[in-house]
Amino acid sequence: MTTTQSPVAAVLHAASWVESRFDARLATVGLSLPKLAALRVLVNAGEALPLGQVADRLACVRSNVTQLIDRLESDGLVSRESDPTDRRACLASVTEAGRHACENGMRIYKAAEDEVFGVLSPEEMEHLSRLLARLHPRDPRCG
Amino acid sequence: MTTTQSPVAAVLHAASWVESRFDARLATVGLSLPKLAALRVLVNAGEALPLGQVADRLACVRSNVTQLIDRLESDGLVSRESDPTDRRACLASVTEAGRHACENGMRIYKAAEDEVFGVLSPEEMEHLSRLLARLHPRDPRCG
DNA sequence: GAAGATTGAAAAGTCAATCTTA
DNA sequence: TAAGATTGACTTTTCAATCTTC
Repeated sequence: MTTTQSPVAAVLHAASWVESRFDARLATVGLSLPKLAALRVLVNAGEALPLGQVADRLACVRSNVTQLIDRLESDGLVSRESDPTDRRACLASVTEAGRHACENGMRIYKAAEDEVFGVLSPEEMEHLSRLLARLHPRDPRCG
Repeated sequence: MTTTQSPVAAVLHAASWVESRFDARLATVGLSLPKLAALRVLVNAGEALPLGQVADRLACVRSNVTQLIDRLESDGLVSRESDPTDRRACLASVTEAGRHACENGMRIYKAAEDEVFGVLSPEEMEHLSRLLARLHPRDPRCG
């Protein structure tokens, strides 16, 4: 007995399922995976970052970050500050509400991880991650 | 030695890589994965289909198909016909250009599959598909 | 009323062009 | 001229509301 679906469909369907489960849970506190990822970058940095830095760490394009930070700013989770050392740049800074949202978000994230990946043993999860990692070139940000 | 990335990131990054590779190749003939998927549905059906049918077979929402067919129609690959049996409905019909685009697209698709999944043996690919399938409920369309 | 399709608004991403500053 | 950020246009997706027809 073999798998009917193509490996492409397997990867794409799994990802869209994972994304939808995480986003559905995060939506209950007004977050999404991209918003949480951006908040994590800023909280982990421990200081306000220029948007270009955020784009690099999220591995996405600058214009995307501009709009993501726009949305986080209207949510009151991030604020833009002017960079005293470079008048072209602006710094994204997490607000107190943003820090709380990030903590809540991470709790929900871990619960979702248990829900979605709980069906696999740690060994299977490890194996899965290794197989997936071989599909694409190594991300220079992680190692 | 263990994997540094979370399984969530592993799945999401792999999918976004796969998607970008396929889309980059398909873009050379003016296609994308969603466009090719819609063309395949219509070609495989062997007849014009109401948009709701297309939405069901693509496992997406109706409004999405409306716009996807809009884009395919401006590309000249699909045309809307009126349904003689139901004046609410409209039928999506592949044009001759659409049929050719679908053939070209499928050749490119298979080449991309070789490129992206060629790094895995058939057994590894099978194993990967099985692990991924266990993450989400079985799709009723496929079985 | 329920079913087909569409429309409008939104999130998320890309690219190309622009504007300001370095 | 380069670099930082933004803007505008586009694709893909969703949801809620609407309109026509069954």
